Amino acid sequence: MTKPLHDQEQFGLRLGLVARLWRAEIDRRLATFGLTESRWLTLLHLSRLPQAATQRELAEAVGVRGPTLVRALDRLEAEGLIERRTEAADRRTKSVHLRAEAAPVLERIEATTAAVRAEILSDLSHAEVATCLKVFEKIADKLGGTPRAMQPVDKN
Amino acid sequence: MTKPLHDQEQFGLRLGLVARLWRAEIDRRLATFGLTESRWLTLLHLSRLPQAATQRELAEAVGVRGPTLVRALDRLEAEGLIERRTEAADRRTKSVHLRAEAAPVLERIEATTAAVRAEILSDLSHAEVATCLKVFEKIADKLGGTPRAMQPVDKN
DNA sequence: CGCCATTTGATACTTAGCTATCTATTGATT
DNA sequence: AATCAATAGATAGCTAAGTATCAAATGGCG
Repeated sequence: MTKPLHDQEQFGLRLGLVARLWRAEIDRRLATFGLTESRWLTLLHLSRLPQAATQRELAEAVGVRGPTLVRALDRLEAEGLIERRTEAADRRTKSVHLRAEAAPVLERIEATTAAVRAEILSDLSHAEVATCLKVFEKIADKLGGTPRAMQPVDKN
Repeated sequence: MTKPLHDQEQFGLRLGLVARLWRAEIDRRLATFGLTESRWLTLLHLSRLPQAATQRELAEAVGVRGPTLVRALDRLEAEGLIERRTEAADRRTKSVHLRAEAAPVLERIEATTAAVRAEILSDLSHAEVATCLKVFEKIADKLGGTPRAMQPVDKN
């Protein structure tokens, strides 16, 4: 063996590696704020969603499955940053709300993610960024992972 | 709030999502072969490296830290697909070797990763793929994740 | 009305990544 | 030669993803 990987062959590998590096960089910077790990992602998406979003909607926006979100919310609720409310209309659902305490944390998250983005993307042309985003979109479509705009996905 | 995410803002989020989808797709297809989770990545890299690669070299190639590789190798060794040998030259190092049993497994891994790649990249132009790869490279450089060429990292 | 499929969120368990730390070995410096 | 810093791999403990499963609530249909 030992044949060198040709370009396309590296695509998946590189994609995974770069994604891990990116996330690790943000985590590293936010870790100094007590804001450990990826709860920042949940908060960020929550702040973008219309108020009274349900857990289901939030999970879909973040791009994770139910149980993953449940645990993130457990932590955020314990830290007093969010609260879950049972709505009278449908007692199965719980709407998730940012508490006032989350505001400064969110500011910090926005500043940090923006800073990382600015630093990393500064080397790239607008065209390069646009191409990558288009490619991400196409791949996500193909793999059934389009987070917004629920098309009826026929799985099988 | 509720302002829509503008393009660049989505970059990091999309990157993470697409990477997870890609990996999940391969995992899903390989899971039916008893070959669970990401041990396939380790095997694949091992097959590309010169014989008698050490764990350190393998970890670097795969893009993970030592402990992560240790566990993957533990599983692969228990399954009889690889073996670790202590070399006489330096008794700290262990060279990792593919066993004969790994050959059909590797074939399956190569076929599956190639199939996923072909399906997903079929929609993309050669130029798009090339641009993405170039971007991945630049980002990895910036984040210090260049797999080879260990720079001294000053942590603090 | 009463039963059953669907939906929502929660729980248990598994895998995989990380950092921090440990042990054994090596090799340089005194 | 003895000591001490550096290196290779292993271990422990954390966080976060996933699937499978459960319980409660809802809503349609006989």
